Amino acid sequence: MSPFIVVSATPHGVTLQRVDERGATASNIDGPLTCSLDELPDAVARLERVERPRWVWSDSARWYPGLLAASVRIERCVDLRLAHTILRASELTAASELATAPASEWDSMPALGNPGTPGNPGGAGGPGGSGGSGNPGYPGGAVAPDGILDVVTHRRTHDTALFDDDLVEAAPVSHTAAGPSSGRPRITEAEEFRRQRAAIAGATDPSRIALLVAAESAGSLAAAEMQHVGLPWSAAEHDRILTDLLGPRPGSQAAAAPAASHPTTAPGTASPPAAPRAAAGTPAAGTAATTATPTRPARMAELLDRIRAELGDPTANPDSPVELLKALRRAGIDARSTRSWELKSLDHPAIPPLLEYKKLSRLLSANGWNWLDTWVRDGRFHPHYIPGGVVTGRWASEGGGALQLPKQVRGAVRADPGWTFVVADAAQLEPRVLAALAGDRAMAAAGRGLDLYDGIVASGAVDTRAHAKLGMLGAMYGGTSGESGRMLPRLARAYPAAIAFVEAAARAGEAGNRVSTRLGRTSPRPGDDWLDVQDAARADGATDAQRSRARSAARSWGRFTRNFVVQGTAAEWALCWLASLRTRLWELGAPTATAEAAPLERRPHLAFFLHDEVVVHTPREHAEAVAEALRHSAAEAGRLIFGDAPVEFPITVATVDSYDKAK
DNA sequence: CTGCTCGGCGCG
DNA sequence: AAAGCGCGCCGAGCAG
Repeated sequence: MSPFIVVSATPHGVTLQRVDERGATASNIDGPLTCSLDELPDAVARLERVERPRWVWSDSARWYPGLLAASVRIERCVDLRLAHTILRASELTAASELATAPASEWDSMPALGNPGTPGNPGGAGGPGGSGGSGNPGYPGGAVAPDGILDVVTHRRTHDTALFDDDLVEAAPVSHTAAGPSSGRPRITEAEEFRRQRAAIAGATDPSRIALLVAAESAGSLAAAEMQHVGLPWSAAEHDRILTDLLGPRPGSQAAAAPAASHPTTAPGTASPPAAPRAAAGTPAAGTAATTATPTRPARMAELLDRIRAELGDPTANPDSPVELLKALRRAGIDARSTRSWELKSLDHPAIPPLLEYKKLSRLLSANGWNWLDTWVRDGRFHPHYIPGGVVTGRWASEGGGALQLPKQVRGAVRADPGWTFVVADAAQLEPRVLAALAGDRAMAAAGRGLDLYDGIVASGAVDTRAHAKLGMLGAMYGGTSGESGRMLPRLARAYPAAIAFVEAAARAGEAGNRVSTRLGRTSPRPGDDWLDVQDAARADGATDAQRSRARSAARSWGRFTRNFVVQGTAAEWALCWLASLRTRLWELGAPTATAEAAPLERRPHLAFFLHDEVVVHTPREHAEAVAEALRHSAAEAGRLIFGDAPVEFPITVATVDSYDKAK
């Protein structure tokens, strides 16, 4: 078995210590190696080549980016921070020393803030505040003793920027007086690892939780690699899309003349060709010099004129929901809110241009030229993923809205010349996961084909695909009203096991109990507020209002736990898919006898991940092999999590040159 | 000026 | 064609 090597920072560099699978340094194991931070990439690369160890470290998000920057890729790791969170909360390891010990600094380690906002080498970060501000509670404490500060300042003078200074600040200091500042006990990496292994070994179902921890760790590597490599992004194409929909960029030479005087001025002059991104380096806010009236892109200004004309209100302001609502009311439009889907049902000539305006406004503010300037550099968008960032185990993201890329702009995601994208999507992942979780043979049978919802229709349970989808979503989310609620009884008759499964999860949540995913991620306990509300409703003399509030809160928590088991297990499937794929892609690009080993970005690699969908960027000649790898990985994920359960997890695969062509 | 909530909307 | 889950981000508007 390949060894585990614990990586830990010291005031003077890094210690690498081999340990066995129980986290112990047995007598037949060599003593620790030490090296400086600068030497770390070489040391890791060498050990990776000869031993292929599992690297045990506090946090991939802290250690791995520096290695990747030095072109060092590793195969496996244990992300102690992520594993700690899982093991501490899991019902499967509830009796372990790890879970029963008082909170340590591992419980207050924040997910790392954005390490180096993409496209801003000067530091300072992008919008939304760069995360790095103070990381209290990280092992070692926020306050570093003098010796450490020396190291830090020393490094800053000839900064190679491979590693964040936090690594050094986080060095264990427990043996050098000056204790941590958080007041929580500091547990070394080696000791934490030992406790985690013991927790897993003693778990109710060790193989499940072990798989979860392994998959979570593999995911942390994939996340760092994807951030490092980035998603190929054509600024020119993005600009084309924006100009096409909005008109020329305001403030650019092309748009300056007509837009400057007054926003209501008609665009007049024939629009010149799109302005190149001339001032790409200047901060986006630079255009804000004209603060009096916002300079809207031509197309939006036009729509604004029409909206005001139709409302008979020259001051109507669609940018402010409050003001807009008042303006609509004044014009005799009975709107309850300014939400688009509500406005859609209203019959008034001002509504169509208003809906169009809101659409464009959203595009401009969320993914317009400012976004392009901020997040895209050198033809790549570098999303910062946060593995485990969602309670259910899904990834979150920070900066640039990586997981919300609107379809409108996906055309800007373009493969390099000679390369292509292989985009894959798990088909109806969540209902399939539910079928497997519940062991619902009938639903499994309905999912035998490529489309589960069609299968449900074919079984005669409901009449249309739309109804099947609506009904299943309602069942998994806890919807009760409308079309989806009406479908539920039929689904319950056709698929009693599946529906009973989510109902049981809902009832557990309503009672304040926790639920767990297939691999053992356990939902959080309800908060004190929730418990107080329930207590109040049970007390003597509780009012109807109190009881009603408690019931409502209970149902709400039940919807959460109901969804938790499905969404969380789907996230586990996706994580296993990703992990398996990552390995297969690497092997795919492995050097032949004659070829030199290529770095990550020269091989087929993961470029984007979106809950149940992946984008692989690959040289064209490997596209077919990548598609195969995607399918094999999906099958493997199903086997890993559900064994021989007769549930299939088909994926759709498309080979395309731009992301908008998939699906 | 910063920091916060909220309405609204993008994604799965 | 809108109830029910999970997110992040934007601008407006308010409080400090």
